[in-house]
Amino acid sequence: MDQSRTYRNHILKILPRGDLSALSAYLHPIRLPAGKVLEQPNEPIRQIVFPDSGFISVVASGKQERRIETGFVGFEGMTGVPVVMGDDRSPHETFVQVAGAGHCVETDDFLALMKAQPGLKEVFLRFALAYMVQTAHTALANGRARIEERLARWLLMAHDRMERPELPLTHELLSVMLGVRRPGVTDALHRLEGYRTIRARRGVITILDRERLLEIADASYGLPEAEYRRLLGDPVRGPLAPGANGRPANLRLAGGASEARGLAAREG
Amino acid sequence: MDQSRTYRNHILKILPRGDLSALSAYLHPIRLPAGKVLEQPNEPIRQIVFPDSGFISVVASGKQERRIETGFVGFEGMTGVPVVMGDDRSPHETFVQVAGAGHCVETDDFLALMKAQPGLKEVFLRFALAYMVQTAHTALANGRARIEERLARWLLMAHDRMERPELPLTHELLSVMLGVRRPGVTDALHRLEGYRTIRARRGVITILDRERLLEIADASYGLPEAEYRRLLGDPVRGPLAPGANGRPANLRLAGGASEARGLAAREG
DNA sequence: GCAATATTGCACCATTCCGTACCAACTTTT
DNA sequence: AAAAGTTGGTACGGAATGGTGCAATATTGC
Repeated sequence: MDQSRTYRNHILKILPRGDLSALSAYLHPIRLPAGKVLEQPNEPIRQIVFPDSGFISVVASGKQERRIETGFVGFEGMTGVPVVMGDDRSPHETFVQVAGAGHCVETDDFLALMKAQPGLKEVFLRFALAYMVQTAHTALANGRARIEERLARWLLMAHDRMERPELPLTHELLSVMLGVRRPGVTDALHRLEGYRTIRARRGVITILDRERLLEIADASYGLPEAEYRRLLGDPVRGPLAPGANGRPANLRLAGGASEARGLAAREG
Repeated sequence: MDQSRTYRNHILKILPRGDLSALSAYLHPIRLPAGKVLEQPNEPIRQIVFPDSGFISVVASGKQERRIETGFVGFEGMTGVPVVMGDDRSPHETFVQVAGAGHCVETDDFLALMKAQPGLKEVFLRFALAYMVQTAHTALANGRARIEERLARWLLMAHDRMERPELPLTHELLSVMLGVRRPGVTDALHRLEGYRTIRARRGVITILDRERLLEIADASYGLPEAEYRRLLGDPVRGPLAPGANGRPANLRLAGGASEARGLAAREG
């Protein structure tokens, strides 16, 4: 009921009232400009971030130029999973991919809170598990799907986390996330554009036909999303910032994914 | 001191004395014949397994024939990570890849124990984190490394978990784990054999030159292993079964990996 | 408006990998 | 000893991807 303490981040939303009020005393708003680095490899994680908008990539690197995305976090998730699990750092880099905003809490406060309110840790661990499933599915897609399919998956995941169908992305960026050649992305985007599923303009990709994208992404998309819902519920966006109408703006993770539905249904 | 309560599984080894004695009352020995399924996709996890020998694969599947390995567990680890994190099932399949033995505990007992002895959960969560890093690195290798490199990585991971350099593996099996064609594995194995790094005979691959394999696997191998050591210490094997001499049989995860050492050293 | 920069389009060739098929060699069963 | 099953070797064309370089176009900063 206290409007100032409702958050758009879905993890914060589903926290039990008491746990949330304990946490929210330590939460402060944070801007998430594109490119902002939230966690450096092998350096202490200073803060835990709960995005409200935009999204964040986690990237693993072998040698210098062998980077690839292994995690994808938006308003449905949080950063700092290693802290939840008892570590203070990660070998991966975490940075803002598409600008947004959110709330964050200092690591020390976060640890103290988890100790005082065990319900918090329970929810965070459930997210960590959903996140693991996502990473495992990325391993599957990287190993078995062609660029076009992986690209469709990535665009769907981005779409899930954006209010609007316009995604501010360059081919170069996508090529790093997918771990492929930049011209490979250009070609694949042209093909997707040929199918009328997207519209690509300099620096902006617009989703035109999500259903068709789901078909193209095939089994690469959906399973982690269904697992997330099973573990943490449907991530329904709250009202947009003042100025937008009051309807929820994004129900996609919740219901738009027919493929994901199918996977979820399988569980019986 | 109590010989009957020392285990070869490294997680059990590093448990604080009190936690281990609480747990060991509920641990029973389990045989792990090749092919035994320990966890079915989306079905309740009945037991948590701590292998002493052999190793276990976790496999994610998209559609039917789109399977790929996303997790690899031997004497250094445990199965049932989702249970540690508050779930009762997983979308992945878990089965014995190379036969061995270990100890297991019923899921209900396991949950009760974690509640009663919080120190247990701490250690298990640290393992879960190391396991996540492994999966993320698999995503990296799948996306960016060629078959030969990925195969070298896989053989090293298997070697780490075996007492002997002979690995009972078929090309077919490897092709499923790596998510590639079977003849692709055959070719890559021939090349590795040409470099004198392995010797392949029907159903058995023998590691001849681990150092050279490390060079071939390059940055695909080592980072998760270094993270494991940071989180859980050096997994030194205990004495072999009666009949072997008393020396530790396998120090590889601990020290043989020069590449891994390098990665570990980087952390300062 | 102009220059500098970022982004995209494209082309070339080499390599890797896939899908498939078929047979040989070995092992197990009968 | 023969049959059946498993495992491995090899070959073929075609598709996908990588590495690279460069030009064309849009955007940004001045």
